[in-house]
Amino acid sequence: MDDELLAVRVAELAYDEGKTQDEIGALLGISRWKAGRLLAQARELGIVRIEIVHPRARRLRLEREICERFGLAAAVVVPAPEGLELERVAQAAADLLTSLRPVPRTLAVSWGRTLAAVADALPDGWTRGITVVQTNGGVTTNRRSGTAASIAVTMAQRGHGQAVLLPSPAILERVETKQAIEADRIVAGVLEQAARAHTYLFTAGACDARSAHVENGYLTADDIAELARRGAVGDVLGRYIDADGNIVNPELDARTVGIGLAALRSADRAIYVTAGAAKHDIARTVVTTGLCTMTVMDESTARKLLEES
Amino acid sequence: MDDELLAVRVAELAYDEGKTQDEIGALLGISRWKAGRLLAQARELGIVRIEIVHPRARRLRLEREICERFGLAAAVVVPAPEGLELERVAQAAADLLTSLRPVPRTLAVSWGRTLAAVADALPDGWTRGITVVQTNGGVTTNRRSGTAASIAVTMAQRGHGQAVLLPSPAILERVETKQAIEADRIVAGVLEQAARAHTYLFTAGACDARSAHVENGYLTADDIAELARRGAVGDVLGRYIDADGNIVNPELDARTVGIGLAALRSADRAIYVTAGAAKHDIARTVVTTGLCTMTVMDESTARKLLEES
DNA sequence: GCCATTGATGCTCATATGAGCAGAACCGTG
DNA sequence: CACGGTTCTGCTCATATGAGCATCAATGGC
Repeated sequence: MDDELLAVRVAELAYDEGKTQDEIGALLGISRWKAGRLLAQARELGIVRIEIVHPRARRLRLEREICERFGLAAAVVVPAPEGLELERVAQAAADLLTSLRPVPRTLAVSWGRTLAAVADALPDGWTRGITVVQTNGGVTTNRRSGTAASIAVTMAQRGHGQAVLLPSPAILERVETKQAIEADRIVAGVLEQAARAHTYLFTAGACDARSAHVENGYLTADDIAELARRGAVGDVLGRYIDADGNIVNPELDARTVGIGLAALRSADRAIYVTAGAAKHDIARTVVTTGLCTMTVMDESTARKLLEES
Repeated sequence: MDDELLAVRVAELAYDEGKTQDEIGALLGISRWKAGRLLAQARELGIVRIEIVHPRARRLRLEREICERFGLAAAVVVPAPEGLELERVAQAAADLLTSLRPVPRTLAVSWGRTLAAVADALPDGWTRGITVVQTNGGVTTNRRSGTAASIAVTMAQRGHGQAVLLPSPAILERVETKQAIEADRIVAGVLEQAARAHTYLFTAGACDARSAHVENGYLTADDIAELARRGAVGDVLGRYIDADGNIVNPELDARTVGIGLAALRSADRAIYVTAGAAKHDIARTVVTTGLCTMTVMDESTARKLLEES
């Protein structure tokens, strides 16, 4: 009987039958040390496959690699069956938020389907006395997942705290209007509070016509196509950037209400949440250009990011 | 954080990261005993799934259950992906033959696709000085897998021994011819040798028109249908039996050349090999009516046999 | 409010395990 | 056949682990 076959038998007796290496040795007529060595070999050769099967399972190895490669403080990578990426990632993000130490007192959030799911996954009482402040102009009617305001409000309610909303459109038609709005005492106050936040939680949008910007009429499909042509890979806090993290269209950017990307880059804690293959490109930009210090993503995104050297 | 989630984290650290329970305790802020207990819980709850992935893997638990339920000396149950049952079972049977103790000096074999596969899976030098003797009338032209003779010959060659073939058709048209053939000195000698064998290796055929009996013209599809109508579930050594193991058609049986089923029932070692769902019924009969002392089967057959009380 | 019951927790201790090491067996080479 | 190198084997010993037990906290009945 060759060694590999023996290793299979040892693995079966050890894992399926719960025998000790002593017993296995006696049973198979080998020394207990040989049994132990064969078992180690079986594990190395992949004969023994150990899997953690649970909706909240994580991929610690990938997390470590992502952290190292992109110099992040923390990464959460969750395995997800096709189609359930958003749900699993949102759950993981909620878990991460709940376990953040030190506990955030002010949390600045953007909006999007993903964050809506995160808000939904947060349990009541996930923290106490949180202040949730919006980072950028609100989308008032996102049919798919409620308004941007509801994200902040839900997070605040469940965290037994208050929401500070940014009463402004996401993008204005004229620069002057945008400047006027930002000069408004209320708006300026919110923006200042957002800029001072200790913890940011945000997602990014891909540069395609399914974006919430298009859906809400701030941009047209043509605008998006033009942005893409100029090299945009997606938007962060409503600001379209190219693969290197630079603003693609400064004129458009000047009409966009909300804190700038610099606030993210200098933040103590900026948590980037992403799910789904559509966002692989923008995800790469976010992690490589220092926009976040932590990330929560699905396994396929993580693998994609680690793929190239 | 609830206990189940904690158990998932513990399991990940233990199995994916190879941490000790001590380290896990420190990492998660729990005592090392709690970590150990959560790990045990994770295993019980099925959060940790351990699988032996190998073409020669076996199902020891099922083997034990089959042995106990049907009072067998040994059982080998192998997991098999759809369609590969025959291959996996044949390999396992070959492994079993090779490891039999005491080493068989005379091995009596029947024929069939399954046994052809077993012969094929035997490595050269699987034993030394074996005598392989046929138990029942030979099928001379089995298109699918070579002749019955080749099974015995292959086994004998690879076991560095000799084959003793039964030079006779499986079923004769007239009882008188059958009696005459069995009276022949050579044939009688072979049958006597077969009846004295210490170890038997056989398969059973289902009672359907794809049987080798039909393929070789010994029986017609109508004959099979009639046998089925009379309660036959399949054949063992060419003899058709009902669910209780009784000969269905004594007249046909009297025209069938080969040792009787009594030889199997009184054998020291009778190894029954079966693969595939088509043979579930006849398999049940073989194991419940004492025709074998050992068996090699695929997982689905084993589960089927254990299913009903 | 009191006590019994149940379940969780942290401990002791015997046992199982893996790392490291020394000697044996095996290999091809000269 | 002798030799050096390599792999294998069985061992010692430190460490990791699980069973069993005492204690503690929570729960619920009275």
